[in-house]
Amino acid sequence: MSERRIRTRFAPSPTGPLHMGGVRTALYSYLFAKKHGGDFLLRIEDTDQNRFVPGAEDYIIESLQWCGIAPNEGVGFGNGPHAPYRQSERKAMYKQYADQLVQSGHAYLAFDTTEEMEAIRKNAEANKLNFAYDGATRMSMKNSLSLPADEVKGRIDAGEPFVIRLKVPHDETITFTDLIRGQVSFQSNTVDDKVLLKSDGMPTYHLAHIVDDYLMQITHAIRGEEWLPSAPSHILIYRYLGWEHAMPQYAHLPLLLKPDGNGKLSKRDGDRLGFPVFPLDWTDPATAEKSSGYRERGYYPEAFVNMLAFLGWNPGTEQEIFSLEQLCHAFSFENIHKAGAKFDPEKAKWFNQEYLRAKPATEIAQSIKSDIQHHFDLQDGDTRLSNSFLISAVELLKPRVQFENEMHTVGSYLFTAPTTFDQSVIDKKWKDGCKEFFVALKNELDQLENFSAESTKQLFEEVAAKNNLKPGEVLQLFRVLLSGQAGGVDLFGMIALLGKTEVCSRIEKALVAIAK
RNA sequence: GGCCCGUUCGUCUAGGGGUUAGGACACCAGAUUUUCAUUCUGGUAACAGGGGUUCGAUUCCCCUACGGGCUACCA
Repeated sequence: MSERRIRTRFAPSPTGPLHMGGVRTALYSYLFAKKHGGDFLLRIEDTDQNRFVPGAEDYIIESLQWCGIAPNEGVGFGNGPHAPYRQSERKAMYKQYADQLVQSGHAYLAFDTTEEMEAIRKNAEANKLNFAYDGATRMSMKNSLSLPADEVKGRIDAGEPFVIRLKVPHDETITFTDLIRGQVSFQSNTVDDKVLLKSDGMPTYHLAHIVDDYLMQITHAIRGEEWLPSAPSHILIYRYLGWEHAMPQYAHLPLLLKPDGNGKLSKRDGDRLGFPVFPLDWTDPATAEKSSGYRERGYYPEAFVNMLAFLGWNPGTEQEIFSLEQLCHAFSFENIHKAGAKFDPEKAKWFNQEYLRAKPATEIAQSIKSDIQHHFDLQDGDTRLSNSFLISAVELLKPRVQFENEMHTVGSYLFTAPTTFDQSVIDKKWKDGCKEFFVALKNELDQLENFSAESTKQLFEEVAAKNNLKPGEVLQLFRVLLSGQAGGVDLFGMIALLGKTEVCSRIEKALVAIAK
């Protein structure tokens, strides 16, 4: 057992876009497998035909790809030795195990209809009670334990639908060791008789994931904390199937919580607070409702993954920026925090900013090129699309943004002359002599041979002195004339970037526009 | 209600029987940038409460409170 090759899996159900909490689960599974040179696989748990959403499976696959945590086996990633990896295609496999449990006396057939169950639950609720199909109630229900054998046979022969339920034992303590929480115990009398096989012949999650994990030789089952209450049922199923020796070790991850208030992070919170909850954009095929994703918001996948890794885990050092490769080495279950983590969108942005800072300007220039071209409607060959122009622009803008896609808005004045001018600055700073100063400055700039940030700055100071102005008195006005805005990138860096012709032209036009 | 899990600055967290309880985000202040941003420096800010155990508990145990999850023929 200790010699087993480490194998983890991510097993989402295709019921909609993958939540970032799901991505984190996938990430941890990936990291753990890679750390130990093992396998990471993707299994699609589509046993609920009613909740199937078209496109969700592709969305999951694309999300994992974008994050750089591609499984080496599974749906969309090439068939391994355990294909198929879609549970709906494995339907025939599950029944025999359910039957085996019935045969060995650890499961039974239940004929109670959905309507009957609803009525019972409703009735219990009306009396402020909670109905559970368990050891205390099963003999008063319609099943192969409570009904005479011939009636059971009759119902089966008549083709009456039934489910198969796990027969949970009386007065046993079910204990297992969770990789994150240590030893966890449950009293079997509080565990209900879970449905293993539905009346349509499909297994429930409880049976299906166990059969598949066993068959696929999964060694570590990593999932959200919401599964902890059903873990005792799962332990029992392994035991009764005779697979306890090969049972994977379970790790129940703390949940991702809302940034404000309480509760699980949900799609609504993203809408309400203005941050993505999903890795990629998603349009609900039924309602056409759109949800935004980290990718489209402008996050680097590396930053997204790094941020996600730190939601509930830490390396035990003070380093926070980790490549995926580094995460693989550093990851361990011991460093997973037990409590749920409130998601902080501000910190998420900070991670992206760190990656932006670290990325070479040449690469960013390449990646924003088409964005710039379309946004400003530039022709091919426009100097503003040249590498040198773009790289300089990126260097000027880099400290001012958290995302590449903010550059064209934050730095719009680098690409197009302003048409409006910050009036408050003009009102505050403009005085007699300013017009003469800017006209003179323009003329001098026009004559300048070596047009650089240094030379223009020097010239600016000289002309100001000649006009009996302190540089500080006209600097911000100068900025407004050139960019329209009160603040912005390094002024003389911007001047050098724009070039003599453009700068002179902007001064002229601005003086006309502000009618001074 | 029942069951299970949890609880260190506003947030993510480190730590661990004796510490000035550390870092990051956010926030505030100062410096630098004759602007803003960046950068740098500094600062505010936390062991839920009560009982034990102990020479000593934030750290171990118990109780309470609070938070979260589950309580479907959904996963």
